[in-house]
Amino acid sequence: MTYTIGEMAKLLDVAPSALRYYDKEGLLPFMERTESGIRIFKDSDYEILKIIHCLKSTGMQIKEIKEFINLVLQGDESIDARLELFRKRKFELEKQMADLQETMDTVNYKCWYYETAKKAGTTSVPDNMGDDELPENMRKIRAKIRKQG
Amino acid sequence: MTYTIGEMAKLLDVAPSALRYYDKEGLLPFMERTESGIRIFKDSDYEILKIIHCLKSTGMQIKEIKEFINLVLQGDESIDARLELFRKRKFELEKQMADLQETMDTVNYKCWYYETAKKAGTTSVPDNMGDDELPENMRKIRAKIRKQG
DNA sequence: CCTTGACTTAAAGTTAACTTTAACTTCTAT
DNA sequence: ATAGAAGTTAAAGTTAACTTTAAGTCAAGG
Repeated sequence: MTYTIGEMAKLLDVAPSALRYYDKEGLLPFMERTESGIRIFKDSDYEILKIIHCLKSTGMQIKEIKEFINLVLQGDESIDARLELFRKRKFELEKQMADLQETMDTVNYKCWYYETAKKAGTTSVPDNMGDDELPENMRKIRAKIRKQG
Repeated sequence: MTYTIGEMAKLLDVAPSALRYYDKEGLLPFMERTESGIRIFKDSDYEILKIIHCLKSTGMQIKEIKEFINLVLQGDESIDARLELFRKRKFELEKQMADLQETMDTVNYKCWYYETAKKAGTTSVPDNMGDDELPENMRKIRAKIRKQG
Protein backbone atom coordinates (compact mmCIF):
# COMPACT_ATOMS: atom_id res chain seq x y z
CA MET A 1 0.00 0.00 0.00
CA THR A 2 1.24 3.54 -0.80
CA TYR A 3 0.14 6.99 0.30
CA THR A 4 0.56 10.61 -0.68
CA ILE A 5 2.06 13.01 1.84
CA GLY A 6 -1.42 14.26 2.73
CA GLU A 7 -2.74 10.77 3.35
CA MET A 8 0.23 9.81 5.49
CA ALA A 9 -0.08 13.07 7.41
CA LYS A 10 -3.68 12.22 8.23
CA LEU A 11 -2.82 8.68 9.28
CA LEU A 12 -0.25 10.04 11.71
CA ASP A 13 -2.17 13.17 12.65
CA VAL A 14 0.65 15.54 11.75
CA ALA A 15 0.98 18.32 9.16
CA PRO A 16 2.35 17.51 5.70
CA SER A 17 4.99 20.18 6.29
CA ALA A 18 6.26 18.19 9.26
CA LEU A 19 6.79 15.13 7.04
CA ARG A 20 8.62 17.28 4.48
CA TYR A 21 10.76 18.60 7.31
CA TYR A 22 11.62 15.08 8.48
CA ASP A 23 12.48 14.12 4.93
CA LYS A 24 14.72 17.17 4.53
CA GLU A 25 16.47 16.32 7.81
CA GLY A 26 17.27 12.84 6.51
CA LEU A 27 14.88 10.92 8.74
CA LEU A 28 13.26 9.14 5.80
CA PRO A 29 16.14 7.65 3.85
CA PHE A 30 13.99 5.21 1.91
CA MET A 31 11.59 7.80 0.49
CA GLU A 32 10.59 7.17 -3.08
CA ARG A 33 9.22 9.61 -5.61
CA THR A 34 7.11 9.46 -8.74
CA GLU A 35 8.81 10.49 -11.98
CA SER A 36 7.34 13.95 -11.52
CA GLY A 37 8.86 14.28 -8.03
CA ILE A 38 5.90 13.52 -5.77
CA ARG A 39 6.73 11.55 -2.61
CA ILE A 40 5.42 8.01 -2.34
CA PHE A 41 4.99 6.87 1.25
CA LYS A 42 4.97 3.12 1.87
CA ASP A 43 3.92 1.04 4.86
CA SER A 44 7.59 0.82 5.78
CA ASP A 45 7.71 4.62 5.91
CA TYR A 46 4.71 4.54 8.22
CA GLU A 47 6.65 2.21 10.52
CA ILE A 48 9.71 4.46 10.47
CA LEU A 49 7.53 7.48 11.26
CA LYS A 50 5.96 5.60 14.16
CA ILE A 51 9.42 4.94 15.57
CA ILE A 52 10.42 8.56 15.00
CA HIS A 53 7.35 9.61 16.97
CA CYS A 54 8.24 7.16 19.72
CA LEU A 55 11.82 8.41 19.97
CA LYS A 56 10.62 11.99 20.00
CA SER A 57 8.31 11.12 22.88
CA THR A 58 11.25 9.80 24.88
CA GLY A 59 12.88 13.22 24.60
CA MET A 60 15.25 12.71 21.67
CA GLN A 61 15.80 15.56 19.26
CA ILE A 62 15.64 15.36 15.49
CA LYS A 63 19.44 15.43 15.19
CA GLU A 64 19.77 12.47 17.54
CA ILE A 65 17.03 10.59 15.75
CA LYS A 66 18.94 11.14 12.55
CA GLU A 67 21.93 9.44 14.13
CA PHE A 68 19.68 6.48 14.86
CA ILE A 69 18.57 6.45 11.23
CA ASN A 70 22.24 6.40 10.26
CA LEU A 71 22.66 3.30 12.44
CA VAL A 72 19.73 1.69 10.66
CA LEU A 73 21.44 2.42 7.34
CA GLN A 74 24.56 0.60 8.56
CA GLY A 75 22.56 -2.62 8.71
CA ASP A 76 23.20 -5.58 10.98
CA GLU A 77 26.59 -4.34 12.19
CA SER A 78 24.83 -1.65 14.25
CA ILE A 79 22.38 -3.97 16.05
CA ASP A 80 24.30 -3.63 19.32
CA ALA A 81 24.35 0.15 19.12
CA ARG A 82 20.64 0.26 18.41
CA LEU A 83 19.85 -2.06 21.30
CA GLU A 84 21.90 0.15 23.58
CA LEU A 85 20.06 3.21 22.26
CA PHE A 86 16.65 1.76 23.08
CA ARG A 87 17.81 0.61 26.50
CA LYS A 88 18.92 4.16 27.18
CA ARG A 89 15.56 5.49 26.00
CA LYS A 90 13.87 3.06 28.35
CA PHE A 91 15.97 4.36 31.21
CA GLU A 92 15.09 7.96 30.31
CA LEU A 93 11.42 7.06 30.10
CA GLU A 94 11.50 5.55 33.55
CA LYS A 95 12.86 8.81 34.90
CA GLN A 96 10.19 10.75 33.03
CA MET A 97 7.47 8.54 34.44
CA ALA A 98 8.79 9.00 37.96
CA ASP A 99 8.85 12.78 37.43
CA LEU A 100 5.31 12.72 36.10
CA GLN A 101 4.24 10.72 39.14
CA GLU A 102 5.75 13.35 41.42
CA THR A 103 3.88 16.02 39.50
CA MET A 104 0.71 13.98 39.88
CA ASP A 105 1.29 13.72 43.64
CA THR A 106 1.56 17.49 43.84
CA VAL A 107 -1.55 18.01 41.72
CA ASN A 108 -3.45 15.56 43.91
CA TYR A 109 -2.33 17.47 46.96
CA LYS A 110 -3.53 20.73 45.42
CA CYS A 111 -6.88 19.16 44.52
CA TRP A 112 -7.30 18.09 48.12
CA TYR A 113 -6.13 21.52 49.30
CA TYR A 114 -8.72 23.40 47.22
CA GLU A 115 -11.48 20.91 47.98
CA THR A 116 -10.82 21.53 51.65
CA ALA A 117 -10.67 25.29 51.07
CA LYS A 118 -13.92 25.15 49.12
CA LYS A 119 -15.77 23.37 51.91
CA ALA A 120 -14.46 25.88 54.45
CA GLY A 121 -14.83 28.91 52.21
CA THR A 122 -11.24 29.93 52.78
CA THR A 123 -7.75 28.65 52.04
CA SER A 124 -6.66 29.46 55.56
CA VAL A 125 -8.27 26.22 56.73
CA PRO A 126 -5.97 23.87 54.77
CA ASP A 127 -3.12 26.38 55.19
CA ASN A 128 -3.26 26.16 58.99
CA MET A 129 -3.81 22.45 59.36
CA GLY A 130 -1.21 20.68 61.40
CA ASP A 131 0.40 17.52 60.05
CA ASP A 132 -1.87 15.45 62.27
CA GLU A 133 -5.00 16.96 60.71
CA LEU A 134 -3.93 16.15 57.15
CA PRO A 135 -5.08 12.97 55.40
CA GLU A 136 -2.23 10.56 55.86
CA ASN A 137 -1.39 10.38 52.16
CA MET A 138 -1.04 14.18 51.93
CA ARG A 139 1.61 14.59 54.60
CA LYS A 140 4.67 13.51 52.67
CA ILE A 141 3.85 15.59 49.65
CA ARG A 142 3.09 18.77 51.61
CA ALA A 143 6.42 18.40 53.36
CA LYS A 144 8.09 18.20 49.95
CA ILE A 145 6.49 21.37 48.65
CA ARG A 146 7.02 23.42 51.77
CA LYS A 147 10.30 24.87 52.90
CA GLN A 148 10.72 25.93 56.47
CA GLY A 149 14.02 27.69 57.02
CA MET B 1 14.29 32.06 56.36
CA THR B 2 15.32 34.19 53.34
CA TYR B 3 17.54 33.57 50.34
CA THR B 4 19.34 35.47 47.61
CA ILE B 5 18.45 34.70 44.01
CA GLY B 6 21.54 32.53 43.71
CA GLU B 7 20.69 30.51 46.79
CA MET B 8 17.09 29.98 45.66
CA ALA B 9 18.30 29.04 42.19
CA LYS B 10 20.50 26.34 43.74
CA LEU B 11 17.70 25.03 45.95
CA LEU B 12 15.49 24.64 42.88
CA ASP B 13 18.26 23.64 40.48
CA VAL B 14 17.49 26.38 37.97
CA ALA B 15 19.47 29.37 36.69
CA PRO B 16 19.15 32.73 38.45
CA SER B 17 18.15 34.21 35.08
CA ALA B 18 15.14 31.91 35.02
CA LEU B 19 13.97 33.25 38.37
CA ARG B 20 14.41 36.82 37.10
CA TYR B 21 12.39 35.87 34.04
CA TYR B 22 9.56 34.46 36.17
CA ASP B 23 9.59 37.60 38.25
CA LYS B 24 9.45 39.80 35.15
CA GLU B 25 6.52 37.75 33.83
CA GLY B 26 4.59 38.38 37.02
CA LEU B 27 4.81 34.87 38.43
CA LEU B 28 6.22 36.06 41.76
CA PRO B 29 3.83 38.78 42.92
CA PHE B 30 5.00 38.71 46.52
CA MET B 31 8.68 39.32 45.78
CA GLU B 32 10.36 41.65 48.21
CA ARG B 33 13.55 43.65 47.75
CA THR B 34 16.22 45.15 49.94
CA GLU B 35 16.47 48.95 49.96
CA SER B 36 19.19 48.66 47.35
CA GLY B 37 16.97 46.64 45.04
CA ILE B 38 18.20 43.08 45.63
CA ARG B 39 15.50 40.39 45.62
CA ILE B 40 14.71 38.65 48.91
CA PHE B 41 13.26 35.16 48.41
CA LYS B 42 11.20 33.74 51.27
CA ASP B 43 10.01 30.23 52.05
CA SER B 44 6.64 31.24 50.59
CA ASP B 45 8.39 32.10 47.31
CA TYR B 46 9.97 28.67 47.36
CA GLU B 47 6.49 27.16 47.64
CA ILE B 48 5.17 29.28 44.77
CA LEU B 49 8.13 28.27 42.63
CA LYS B 50 7.50 24.61 43.44
CA ILE B 51 3.92 25.02 42.22
CA ILE B 52 5.11 26.87 39.12
CA HIS B 53 7.42 23.95 38.40
CA CYS B 54 4.57 21.52 38.93
CA LEU B 55 2.24 23.39 36.59
CA LYS B 56 4.97 23.63 33.97
CA SER B 57 5.41 19.86 34.21
CA THR B 58 1.73 19.35 33.43
CA GLY B 59 2.22 21.23 30.17
CA MET B 60 1.06 24.72 31.11
CA GLN B 61 2.85 27.70 29.62
CA ILE B 62 4.13 30.70 31.52
CA LYS B 63 1.22 32.86 30.33
CA GLU B 64 -1.30 30.37 31.66
CA ILE B 65 0.57 30.03 34.92
CA LYS B 66 0.40 33.78 35.24
CA GLU B 67 -3.38 33.56 34.98
CA PHE B 68 -3.30 31.10 37.87
CA ILE B 69 -1.20 33.56 39.86
CA ASN B 70 -3.83 36.19 39.12
CA LEU B 71 -6.43 33.83 40.59
CA VAL B 72 -4.31 33.44 43.70
CA LEU B 73 -4.20 37.24 43.99
CA GLN B 74 -7.99 37.35 43.93
CA GLY B 75 -8.05 35.45 47.21
CA ASP B 76 -10.79 33.17 48.45
CA GLU B 77 -13.29 34.16 45.77
CA SER B 78 -11.23 32.21 43.20
CA ILE B 79 -11.05 28.94 45.15
CA ASP B 80 -13.51 27.27 42.78
CA ALA B 81 -11.61 28.38 39.70
CA ARG B 82 -8.34 27.13 41.14
CA LEU B 83 -9.85 23.78 42.08
CA GLU B 84 -11.16 23.43 38.54
CA LEU B 85 -7.73 24.35 37.19
CA PHE B 86 -5.98 21.61 39.16
CA ARG B 87 -8.65 19.07 38.22
CA LYS B 88 -8.00 19.92 34.59
CA ARG B 89 -4.26 19.55 35.12
CA LYS B 90 -4.89 16.14 36.66
CA PHE B 91 -6.88 15.13 33.61
CA GLU B 92 -4.09 16.32 31.30
CA LEU B 93 -1.53 14.46 33.37
CA GLU B 94 -3.50 11.25 33.06
CA LYS B 95 -3.40 11.61 29.29
CA GLN B 96 0.32 12.29 29.39
CA MET B 97 0.92 9.22 31.53
CA ALA B 98 -1.09 7.07 29.14
CA ASP B 99 0.93 8.45 26.20
CA LEU B 100 4.17 7.78 28.03
CA GLN B 101 3.04 4.23 28.72
CA GLU B 102 2.37 3.72 25.01
CA THR B 103 5.84 5.02 24.27
CA MET B 104 7.23 2.63 26.86
CA ASP B 105 5.40 -0.27 25.22
CA THR B 106 6.99 0.62 21.90
CA VAL B 107 10.45 0.97 23.45
CA ASN B 108 10.02 -2.40 25.17
CA TYR B 109 9.08 -3.93 21.85
CA LYS B 110 12.17 -2.45 20.22
CA CYS B 111 14.35 -3.74 23.05
CA TRP B 112 12.98 -7.21 22.49
CA TYR B 113 13.36 -6.78 18.73
CA TYR B 114 17.06 -5.86 18.96
CA GLU B 115 17.79 -8.49 21.62
CA THR B 116 16.35 -11.07 19.26
CA ALA B 117 18.28 -9.60 16.35
CA LYS B 118 21.48 -9.62 18.42
CA LYS B 119 21.15 -13.32 19.27
CA ALA B 120 20.51 -14.16 15.64
CA GLY B 121 23.08 -11.75 14.22
CA THR B 122 20.52 -10.20 11.92
CA THR B 123 17.33 -8.16 12.12
CA SER B 124 15.70 -10.37 9.54
CA VAL B 125 14.98 -12.93 12.26
CA PRO B 126 12.61 -10.72 14.29
CA ASP B 127 11.43 -9.04 11.07
CA ASN B 128 10.20 -12.32 9.63
CA MET B 129 8.65 -13.82 12.72
CA GLY B 130 5.02 -14.64 12.44
CA ASP B 131 2.61 -13.46 15.08
CA ASP B 132 2.64 -16.95 16.60
CA GLU B 133 6.41 -16.84 17.09
CA LEU B 134 6.33 -13.54 18.99
CA PRO B 135 6.23 -13.43 22.77
CA GLU B 136 2.60 -12.98 23.62
CA ASN B 137 3.05 -9.51 25.10
CA MET B 138 4.75 -8.23 21.93
CA ARG B 139 1.94 -9.03 19.51
CA LYS B 140 -0.40 -6.17 20.23
CA ILE B 141 2.31 -3.55 20.12
CA ARG B 142 3.85 -4.80 16.88
CA ALA B 143 0.42 -4.67 15.29
CA LYS B 144 0.13 -1.07 16.38
CA ILE B 145 3.43 0.00 14.88
CA ARG B 146 2.97 -1.89 11.62
CA LYS B 147 0.70 -0.83 8.82
CA GLN B 148 -0.24 -3.35 6.21
CA GLY B 149 -2.14 -1.75 3.37
C1' DC C 1 40.22 50.55 50.90
C1' DC C 2 39.91 47.40 47.57
C1' DT C 3 39.02 43.32 45.24
C1' DT C 4 35.91 39.88 43.98
C1' DG C 5 31.83 37.65 43.38
C1' DA C 6 27.02 38.29 43.22
C1' DC C 7 23.49 41.27 42.38
C1' DT C 8 20.76 44.73 39.08
C1' DT C 9 18.55 46.15 34.32
C1' DA C 10 17.18 46.36 29.38
C1' DA C 11 17.81 44.55 25.22
C1' DA C 12 19.38 41.36 22.11
C1' DG C 13 20.39 36.51 21.06
C1' DT C 14 19.42 31.43 21.11
C1' DT C 15 17.22 27.09 19.90
C1' DA C 16 14.28 23.51 18.22
C1' DA C 17 10.86 22.08 15.43
C1' DC C 18 8.17 23.26 12.65
C1' DT C 19 5.05 26.56 9.69
C1' DT C 20 4.26 29.88 6.34
C1' DT C 21 4.94 32.07 2.04
C1' DA C 22 5.57 32.55 -2.78
C1' DA C 23 6.00 30.82 -6.96
C1' DC C 24 5.35 26.99 -9.35
C1' DT C 25 3.81 22.07 -11.07
C1' DT C 26 0.85 18.08 -11.10
C1' DC C 27 -3.16 15.26 -10.46
C1' DT C 28 -8.24 14.47 -10.43
C1' DA C 29 -12.73 15.20 -11.71
C1' DT C 30 -16.14 17.17 -14.57
C1' DA D 1 -9.93 21.54 -21.39
C1' DT D 2 -9.96 23.49 -17.29
C1' DA D 3 -10.63 24.35 -12.42
C1' DG D 4 -9.23 23.39 -8.05
C1' DA D 5 -7.09 20.56 -4.78
C1' DA D 6 -2.85 18.92 -3.59
C1' DG D 7 1.84 18.32 -4.64
C1' DT D 8 6.86 20.67 -5.08
C1' DT D 9 10.93 23.94 -3.45
C1' DA D 10 13.79 27.43 -0.97
C1' DA D 11 13.77 30.73 2.20
C1' DA D 12 11.92 33.32 5.68
C1' DG D 13 9.00 33.51 9.85
C1' DT D 14 7.23 31.80 14.37
C1' DT D 15 7.23 30.65 19.25
C1' DA D 16 8.37 29.74 23.95
C1' DA D 17 11.33 30.00 27.50
C1' DC D 18 14.99 31.24 28.64
C1' DT D 19 20.15 32.94 28.24
C1' DT D 20 23.56 36.13 27.22
C1' DT D 21 25.52 40.59 27.03
C1' DA D 22 26.81 45.03 28.52
C1' DA D 23 27.12 48.26 31.71
C1' DG D 24 26.70 49.11 36.02
C1' DT D 25 25.83 48.61 41.55
C1' DC D 26 26.25 46.14 45.96
C1' DA D 27 28.17 43.25 49.78
C1' DA D 28 31.68 40.66 52.29
C1' DG D 29 36.38 39.45 53.46
C1' DG D 30 41.29 40.55 54.08
